[in-house]
Amino acid sequence: MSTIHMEVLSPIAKPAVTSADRVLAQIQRAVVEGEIAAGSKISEPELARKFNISRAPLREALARLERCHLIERIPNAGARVVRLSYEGLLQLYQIREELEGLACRLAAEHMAIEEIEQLQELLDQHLSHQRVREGESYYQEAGDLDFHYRVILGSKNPYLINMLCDELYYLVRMYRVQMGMNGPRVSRAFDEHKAILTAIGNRDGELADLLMRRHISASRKNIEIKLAQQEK
Amino acid sequence: MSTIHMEVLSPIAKPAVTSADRVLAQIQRAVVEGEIAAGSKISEPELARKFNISRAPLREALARLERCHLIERIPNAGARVVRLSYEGLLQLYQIREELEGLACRLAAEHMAIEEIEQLQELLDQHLSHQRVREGESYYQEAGDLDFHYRVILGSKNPYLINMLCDELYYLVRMYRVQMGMNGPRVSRAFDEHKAILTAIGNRDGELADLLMRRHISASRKNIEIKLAQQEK
DNA sequence: AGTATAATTATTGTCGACAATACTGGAAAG
DNA sequence: CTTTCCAGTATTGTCGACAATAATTATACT
Repeated sequence: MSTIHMEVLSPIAKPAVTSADRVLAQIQRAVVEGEIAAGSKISEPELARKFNISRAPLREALARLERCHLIERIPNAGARVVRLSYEGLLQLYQIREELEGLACRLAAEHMAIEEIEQLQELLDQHLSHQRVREGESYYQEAGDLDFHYRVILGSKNPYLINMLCDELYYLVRMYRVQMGMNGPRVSRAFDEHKAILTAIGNRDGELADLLMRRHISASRKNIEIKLAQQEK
Repeated sequence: MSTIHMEVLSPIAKPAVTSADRVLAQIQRAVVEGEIAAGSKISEPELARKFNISRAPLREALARLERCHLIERIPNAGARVVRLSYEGLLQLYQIREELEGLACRLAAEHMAIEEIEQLQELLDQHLSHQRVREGESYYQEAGDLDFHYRVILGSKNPYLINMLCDELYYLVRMYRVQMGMNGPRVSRAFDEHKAILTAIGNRDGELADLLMRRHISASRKNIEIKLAQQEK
């Protein structure tokens, strides 16, 4: 339950040894959840006071926030939380489609049998959760992320893992939380996840790749519809 | 001549307004060219003295070097220049294949006619250079990068542009320079570039995508061969 | 009154010093 | 002689203050 929660919020366990790490995690959460509004300016002195640290570790944290596209910095002018748009979300999903397709193919090649079995257990577990708590979107959301994270980690490609988990997924979560991107697809997602996992289990990288692309593509097309609605 | 040089070293013009920017560019070059050896430790006080700046902007620069995978930092322990390996290069090219394929498809959709014409001129120009200075690998190298950069920029997807140009390509260049990845393919590359550009000009995104993937895949297979040779 | 310019204020970028942590060498114990 | 522990050294993380740049307000001029 809360294990799922924590795991999803930080897929790769980083012990947060430095104070910049701690503050980073807090600001990251605040930005993703919309506590610090999208598009709002970030004041270094203000945040430094708020978290009881100096500006040095804060700036370190801001640098990493920029890295995962949560804020934008302009030299000598300051940092702003990114603005969300259907266009931006679409551009994000275009990349996800390619990279997660690749990740899935590599996962089919490189995942250990134990990892696959654990992922299978996780899906069963999520399914029961979903049955019991029908309509509660948080578990579905967390479950979806958890599945994707594990597949990505299964690729064993460190660049790919870094790009997806550390650079893109915080923004994906920000979009989901703030634009309510948990549409009618959630029920279908489980079946698609199962199919993908089966392909991985069969070591059929090509099929796993295709299914993952289709899985993400379906979400992307939802976004395109909303974008079209907005433009007219 | 030197215009090509500069353009390739920094595809997106960033005016380097702050001292961290200047130092970043210098260290980036030094690492890519191997002036600071791969795998060597980075001493903050030493580099700070060397460039006549304080440690604050230096650390800012180091953070960005980590972002483009040129150095690795361990909390409380320090930073090291990355080590190069055929395995790492392969993982890099797996990602390039997907992302640049996508970029190429998007470029076919979004590039302005003027941009396509300019790119055509660039290819012609490079071809004549190649004929005159046969065997001089620098122009070929620069020309190749220049082509890829322009296609990526043509995608008009800011996340994609950032990931490829700012996060991956410095490392790609580092591999090319230090492992001499300018094999017998250089002569073929021009023809492949021309074919890709033709597809873009015809607004045939699907074909452009395929050709770009094949273009990069060919390089990747060269690496796989070297990796296999090394392992036996 | 509106606009352009100048002074003021606030914010960011940079610096030097201190605290906390990790590395190094040597002494003591097995 | 090897291993473990400890002290000393060096490096990284953090802090508060200063300098440089940008934003804001006030002022003067058309």
